[in-house]
Amino acid sequence: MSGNRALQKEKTRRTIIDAAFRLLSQERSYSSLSLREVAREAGIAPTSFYRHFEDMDELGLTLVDEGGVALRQLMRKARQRIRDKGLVISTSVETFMEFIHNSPHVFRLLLRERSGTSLAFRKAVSRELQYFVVELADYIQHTRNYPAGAAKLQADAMVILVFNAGAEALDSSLTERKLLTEKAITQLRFVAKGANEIFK
Amino acid sequence: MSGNRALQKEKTRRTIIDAAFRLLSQERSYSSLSLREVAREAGIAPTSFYRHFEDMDELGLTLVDEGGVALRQLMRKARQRIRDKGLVISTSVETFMEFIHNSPHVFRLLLRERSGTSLAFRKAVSRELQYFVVELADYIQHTRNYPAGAAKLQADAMVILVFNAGAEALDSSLTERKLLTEKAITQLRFVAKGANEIFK
DNA sequence: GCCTATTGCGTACAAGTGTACGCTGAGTAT
DNA sequence: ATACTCAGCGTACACTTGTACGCAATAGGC
Repeated sequence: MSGNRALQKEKTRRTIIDAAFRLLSQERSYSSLSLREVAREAGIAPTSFYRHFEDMDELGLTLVDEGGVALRQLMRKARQRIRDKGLVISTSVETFMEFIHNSPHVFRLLLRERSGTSLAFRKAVSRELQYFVVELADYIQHTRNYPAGAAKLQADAMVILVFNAGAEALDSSLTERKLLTEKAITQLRFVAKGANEIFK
Repeated sequence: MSGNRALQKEKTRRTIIDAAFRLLSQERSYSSLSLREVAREAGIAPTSFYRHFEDMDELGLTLVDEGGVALRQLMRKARQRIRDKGLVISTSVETFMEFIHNSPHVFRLLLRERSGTSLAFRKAVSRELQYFVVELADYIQHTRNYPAGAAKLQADAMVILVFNAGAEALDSSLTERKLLTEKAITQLRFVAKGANEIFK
């Protein structure tokens, strides 16, 4: 069969990635994971790990990338919903909150590595966030006719506020999350309105 | 002499705390520090550590507390400056950026532990940030006659934005920091203006 | 059908970890 | 002067860690 070998390899690779994600939680950060621990959880020998990743760092970057993919999918979903029923701000925030609820470990990884010890990780996360900022800035610039700089500033503030609300929502119950969503929406309205006043 | 003994103990305690701060950096987070490492840096035997702290956790919380004290001093300084020359927003942001420049390790500790693995740490940092939010909300509420809720929301957004700008400033040069300061100031103005429009 | 490449395993080792335990010497109270 | 307290040390132990190395089995190319 064509690449039965490669196919099995890919499968094991996934097993490792999934194991790592499974180990991430409120009380376990990526940097606190050991290679042996991941191998154990994945059900392979420690030394087999090296057949798939050079390093724990390489695995980590892969996880961040996967997180990025999930985020971009989210973005697409949000655009879709906005097209369907308008309400840019509240739809965006709600979609984001949904994502955090569904994949808390992915979000937590991004959140932590954004201020982590590895420059490569920080850059990777920052790059993912920039996708949001740029896309949002574009949207603002074209629908509202803003100067590019002001649109970027506004988009940047919005992404930070939403991301932060997400961080708080991680630890909280459903009703608290609802409140945090409202809070973020209002704060984004402040920003939108204020930018509008100043750059009109 | 009265408490020569206790005095020496306090001195060693400080040595440990300082050693821990010294070990924190871009590439070393608190959770990656080992007890033995801190002891080594402090120039004491590993087991002597226990004469002063139960745990690395206990030391960590002490560091966070010290960070909090530094932050509150900063807040006082900012109030002072505002009394002297007005310009609430820009003065606040600039004072904050100064702090980050002068004690990057303190700020980095707070930044990281805010999303860290220990609930106690997260709560400790969050509590420190709340001081800012409450104080700022109070100020807004009384000088602008806002409803309490709106003032809190606004203050919250502002603190997040400034804190975030600080995080970005950690990695960057002096000229970049200047730009980030400008950015944060503009973003705070968005929030202030927007809140004003909406809650007028 | 044979040869080679490659995935996965087990063993092994040096290094680092947290912490229990008992000793010493000096400060302190009596 | 004597007895007590306690900060600091050294030793010791049981673990965990990353990774080097060689072997077994199996897939794929010839």
